[in-house]
Amino acid sequence: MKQSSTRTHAIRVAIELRKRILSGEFEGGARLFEVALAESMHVSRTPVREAMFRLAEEGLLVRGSSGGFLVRTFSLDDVADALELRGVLEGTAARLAAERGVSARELRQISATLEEMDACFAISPEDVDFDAYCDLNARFHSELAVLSGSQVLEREIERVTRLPFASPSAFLPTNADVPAFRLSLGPAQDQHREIILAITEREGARAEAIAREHARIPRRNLHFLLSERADLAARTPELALIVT
Amino acid sequence: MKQSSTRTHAIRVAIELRKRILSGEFEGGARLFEVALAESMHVSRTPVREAMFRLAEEGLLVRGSSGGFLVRTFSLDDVADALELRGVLEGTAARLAAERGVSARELRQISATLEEMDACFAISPEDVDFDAYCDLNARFHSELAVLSGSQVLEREIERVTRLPFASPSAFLPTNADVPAFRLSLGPAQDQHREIILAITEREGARAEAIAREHARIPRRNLHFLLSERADLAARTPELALIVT
DNA sequence: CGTATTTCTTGTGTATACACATTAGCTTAG
DNA sequence: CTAAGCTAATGTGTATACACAAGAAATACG
Repeated sequence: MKQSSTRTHAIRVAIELRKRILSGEFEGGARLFEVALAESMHVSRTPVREAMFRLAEEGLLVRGSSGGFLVRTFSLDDVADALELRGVLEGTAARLAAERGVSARELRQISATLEEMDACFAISPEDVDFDAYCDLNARFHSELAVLSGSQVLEREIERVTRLPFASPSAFLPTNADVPAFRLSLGPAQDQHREIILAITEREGARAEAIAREHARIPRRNLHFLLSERADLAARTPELALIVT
Repeated sequence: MKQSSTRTHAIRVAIELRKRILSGEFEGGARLFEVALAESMHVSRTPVREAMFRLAEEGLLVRGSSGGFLVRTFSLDDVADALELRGVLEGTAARLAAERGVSARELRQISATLEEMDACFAISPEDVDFDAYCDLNARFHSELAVLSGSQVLEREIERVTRLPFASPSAFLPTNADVPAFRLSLGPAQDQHREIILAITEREGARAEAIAREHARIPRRNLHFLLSERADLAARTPELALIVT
C-alpha cells in the first residue's frame, strides 16, 4: 500500500471525508456506512473507522443510538450560537491577555500581522486581496488565542473555530462582489486594532467587549445573506451542511 | 465473548481506562501501549484503540507525534484556566437564558432542584449530606446549561465539565472534615439562587457575572488546599493527574 | 386483512495476522 | 573514544475474517 502525500490512510480518509461532508454531499443526519466508504476510498474499514472517530472529535459526526456515525445536523440557530460562542471565547482570551500581560515579542508579532492585513486593502480601496486577508485574519485570531496565555482556552478556541461556519473568516466573500461585505472589512480591522490596543493598556473589560462584538460581524453578514441575497446563500459553502 | 453490563467492549475499556488514568496510575505524558492494555483487560487491540479515541475526544489523552496516545498532562495553571473557562461558559449560559427567556416549566424544574439542595443542609447546620448535595449540584449546573436554549453551548459546557477538576463539584470535600469548605457551601447556594433570580428578571449581565464569580469558589478551595492543607491535597482525587 | 413471528440481510464489533515505521542498541569505522 | 550506520525488536497501521445484533421482509396464523 502506497501512502501518497500523507502519513496514514486514516488521515487521508478523514480529510477526504471532511471535504465531502462540508460540501453537503450527505444529508444532515445521514448515516455513514463503513463498508461503502471503505470501498469508495479503496481502503479497508479500519482507517475509515479511525477517520470517523476523528471527525466525531471535530464535531462533524455524532454517534448513532445503535452504533455507527451520523452526519451532525446544524440549524441556523446553531450557527448563530457557535459564532456567539467564539465571540465569548475570544473575548475571554483578550481579557486574560490584558489581565495577565503579554510579552513585547508576542505584541510585535501580532502587530506585524495587523500591518500585513492593512496592506491587503491599502493598495486600492476597490481591489482587496481577499484570499490573503482571510489567511491573515485566521492568523490574527490564532495569535490572539495564544496571547491569552492559557493553553486550555487556546485549545477550545481552536475546536470551535474548526467548524467552517464559526471560523474567523466565515461569511466573508471570497468573491468580492458584495459591496456591503466589503464595507464590513474596515470596521473589522478597526476592531482588531482596538483589541490589541486595549490589551496593551491592560483594559481587560474593553478588550473582551470588543472581541465579543467583533464576532457579531459574521452574524450580520449571514443575516444579510439570508434576507437580501438568498441567491448567494445557496452557493455559500459554509451553509452547505445547514438544515433549515 | 460475553458482554457484561455494557454494550461493547470498547465502552467498558474506555470506562476502565478512564478510571485508571484519573486515579493517577499513569505518569502524565506516559505513552499508553495498546498491546499491554489489551492483555490486561483481556480483549484485543481493536476495542482498546477505540477506547483511546474516545478518551482523546474527552481530552484525557493526546496523540503522540509518531502515533499512539499519551496521557495528557495538566498543570495547576490548566486547572485554574479550566475552571475560569467553565465560569465563562456557564456565565454565557446564564446570560443567554436571561436574554432569550425561559419557560415556566424549566424554571419550576430548576427551582425544585434548588429546594432539594437546601434540604441537604437544612436538617442540621453541622451535618450536611455531601453526596446528595454534589449530585444535585451537578444537576443544577446541567439544568442551567439547558436553560441557555443553545445546544452548541450545552455541548461545550458538558465537554469542559467532564474533566474532573473542572466539574461543578470539584474540590468540594467528600469527607466533610474541613470547616472552611463547609462554610463555602452557603454562599455557593446563595449564588445559585441569585443566578436563577437574575434570569427570571431578565438581568443578563448580572446573571453572567454571578455565574462567573461562582466558578471562582473551587479555585479558592484549591488554593486553600495547596497552601494550608497540603496533607489533604495529596489525597484529593481531582489532583491525581496534575503534574506540578 | 392485520398482526405477530421468523428468517434473512445488512452493518457494526471484535479478533487476529501481517506490513511497516520508529527506535534503541550494537557494531564498526574514523 | 566518539559518531555514524546497521540491525533487531517493539509497537502501531491496515486488511480481513468472523461473530453478533438490529432491522427489514416475508410468511404464517389469528
